[in-house]
Parts: sequence; C-alpha cells; structure tokens
Amino acid sequence: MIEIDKMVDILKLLGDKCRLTILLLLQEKELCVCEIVEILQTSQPNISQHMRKLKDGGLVKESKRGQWVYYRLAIEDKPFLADLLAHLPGQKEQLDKVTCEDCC
Amino acid sequence: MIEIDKMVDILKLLGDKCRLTILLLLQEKELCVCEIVEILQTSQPNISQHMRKLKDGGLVKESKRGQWVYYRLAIEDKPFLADLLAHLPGQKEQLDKVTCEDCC
DNA sequence: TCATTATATAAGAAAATACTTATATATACA
DNA sequence: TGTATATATAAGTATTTTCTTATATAATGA
Repeated sequence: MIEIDKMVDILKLLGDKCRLTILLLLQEKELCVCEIVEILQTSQPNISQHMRKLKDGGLVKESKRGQWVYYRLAIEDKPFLADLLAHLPGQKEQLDKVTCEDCC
Repeated sequence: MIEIDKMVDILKLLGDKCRLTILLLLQEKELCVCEIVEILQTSQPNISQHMRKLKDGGLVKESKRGQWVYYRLAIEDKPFLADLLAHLPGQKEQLDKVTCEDCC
C-alpha cells in the first residue's frame, strides 16, 4: 500500500513526456546522460535536471564510472509502474540509433 | 498498447492529489459534485473544473439526474489504472462521513 | 413566474514547472 | 599541470497549472 501523497509525487514525475520516455529507455538498459541527451534531442542540463528529479523520486539509481554517470531503473518495489510501462511502446529502436562512438 | 503522449496526458491528470483522490472515491461508487466538494473540503468551482478535466481525459463519465450531475469511473479500457488505484488506500471512510442530508 | 439549489464557465492571481544560457565541478589523459 | 569531456548547478524566463471570485446556466418547486 502506498500513500496518496507519495503516489502523486510519482505520477507527477511520470506525467512528463521527457521523463516517461527516459524511463522507457532505461527499461531496456542503463544509459549515461549523454546517450539520453542524444536520443531525446534536447540539452544536457535539461536531461541532467530531469535525472535529478527521477533520482530524488527514487525511480532511478546512478553509478559513476569514469567521467560518465549511468542511470538505471529502480522500480522493483513499484510493480504497478512496470505494469504501466509495459502498456507503452518499447524504445529499442531509439537505442539502436545511438552508438558509443557518439559519446561514451 | 497506448501512445506515449496519451499516457502522459493520463498521468498528468492523476498527478494531482485532488483528482487522484476523486478517482479513489469514485472507485467505491458514483458521486455528485456536491458530495465530492464536501468530502474534499474545497470549492465547488474547483471540483467542477477537475471533473471536466477528468471527463475530457476519458477517465470519468457523467449522468445528469435532476439538478445533480453524477460522475462515475470509466477506466474499464485502462486496466493498468485499476491496478494502480488498487495500490492506494481505500476511501470508504470518507464516503461514510457524507450523508444525503448534506446536499443531494 | 420567481426564488432556490446544483453545476458550469470565465477571468485573474499565485504557484509550480520546464527549459534555456551560463558557469561550476569532476574525471581523464596528454 | 593544463586541456578536454561529462555532468551538475544556478539563475532567469516562459509556460502551465491550480485555485479563487464572480457570474452564467439549468433544473426544481412554491
């Protein structure tokens, strides 16, 4: 059982196209900021700020490796979220477009 | 399968404490505007505007009966929403507080 | 028809949100 | 140590959102 306020916070995070797409991407595999920037075609600070919100909301976790910061999905404790994401189109094609040559 | 944009719209609707609580209430039974106003302790125009958003988003349906407008949940086509609501505390106690003497 | 009640709509204020540009921090490597 | 790259943070702006107050619409019943 989740408290309403907590759920509202989570749903606010999901109710943004950029962040929802990021979560879909992370479903496939962990990604670094620069990869997400390239896939979503937006600015680096924009993604960085979205990632901080997702991290603060407990939906992703980060691991620093070298100069890169990799983010991965962290919703094991929120099965309804996995169910929700499963109702959305996969983003594998988006991932194929980005190669490590581009950034990391 | 649902399009991302459509899902974002739905999640924006849910990412508000007032609207999310309304959906939880409607899970129990259909309610008229004045009942929701009393339970949520807010203004009538506020609820009326929230109901219009929920209606426009296809999450509730209305039936006019006399001077009253009753709203009911309309998420049969969105099973992930029912699943999500099931993870939240029920609102039956809130409903008990309101009697038909108060308004309708 | 007039007054009352329920609901909707309109307009405006205040707050929250998303994005931009500029800058700071941190790591890698020559 | 100095430069380049990746990421984060700060500050400002523009947009969106929520709520309020005032008013309109619609149904009821005397």
